[in-house]
Amino acid sequence: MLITTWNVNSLKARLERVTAWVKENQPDVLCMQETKMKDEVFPALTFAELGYESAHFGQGQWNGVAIISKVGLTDVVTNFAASIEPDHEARIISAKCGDIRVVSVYVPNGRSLEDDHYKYKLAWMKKLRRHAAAIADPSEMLVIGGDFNIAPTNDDVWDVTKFDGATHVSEPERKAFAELCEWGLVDVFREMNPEPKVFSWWDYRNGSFHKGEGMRIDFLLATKSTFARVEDSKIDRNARKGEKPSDHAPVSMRLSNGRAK
DNA sequence: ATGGTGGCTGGGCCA
Repeated sequence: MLITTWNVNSLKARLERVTAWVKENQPDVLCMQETKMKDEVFPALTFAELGYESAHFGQGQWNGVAIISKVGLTDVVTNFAASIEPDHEARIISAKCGDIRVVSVYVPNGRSLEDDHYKYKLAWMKKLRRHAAAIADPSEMLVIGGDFNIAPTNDDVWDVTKFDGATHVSEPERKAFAELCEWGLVDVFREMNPEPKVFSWWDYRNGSFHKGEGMRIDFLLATKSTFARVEDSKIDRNARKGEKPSDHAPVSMRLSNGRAK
């Protein structure tokens, strides 16, 4: 079973690249972020023709998250769980795909340490932990895939000195990320791949991709019972090459077939 | 170079 998360940076602009990648890689579940479209124009039929059910939570020109699945898609929750104050933006959607609960998240960017958006980001991370607790127990099968806009360690940034006083690497953000993980989640790619300076995002500007100037800010966070089934985890940097790429690469994990339950 | 690129749009914001 292959599960992937990918910030597509506009599904309208990226539809050809996304469908080509899906055909080639055949993920069982794909979490998408930044679809940047309303629900009415989400290309559910295009994915259905490829064998996928889909669920989308969009708002229009910004944000927007989706899950597509070949292994079933039920129990869809748009926004945070009902017990949590809802977000005013379309940044989180959850569903049950096969025997795994899947969450697709687009964590707020934060903009700058002084910006209200940064406070919003930190509060959002706390709500995400509550959301996880609301929909699953840490002993259950759960994966949160998405663009977290946080680089957990300096190994996840090409040059941390370039980020002095910037978002994505600040201590409060890293603490919020660590606290989410402490609920009972592991950063699957990092657990499987200890080497530093492997990235999932590169700025479009300055030839950053060519120069290897990126960050690892997209994650699949899995509960221990889910991680126990992980065979490998990869970032497909080839998807960042060529015509009209997203600025993010897909992050995947392959699971062994589930135990009888 | 206080810039750059790309996607929303239809001027300027957001990332």
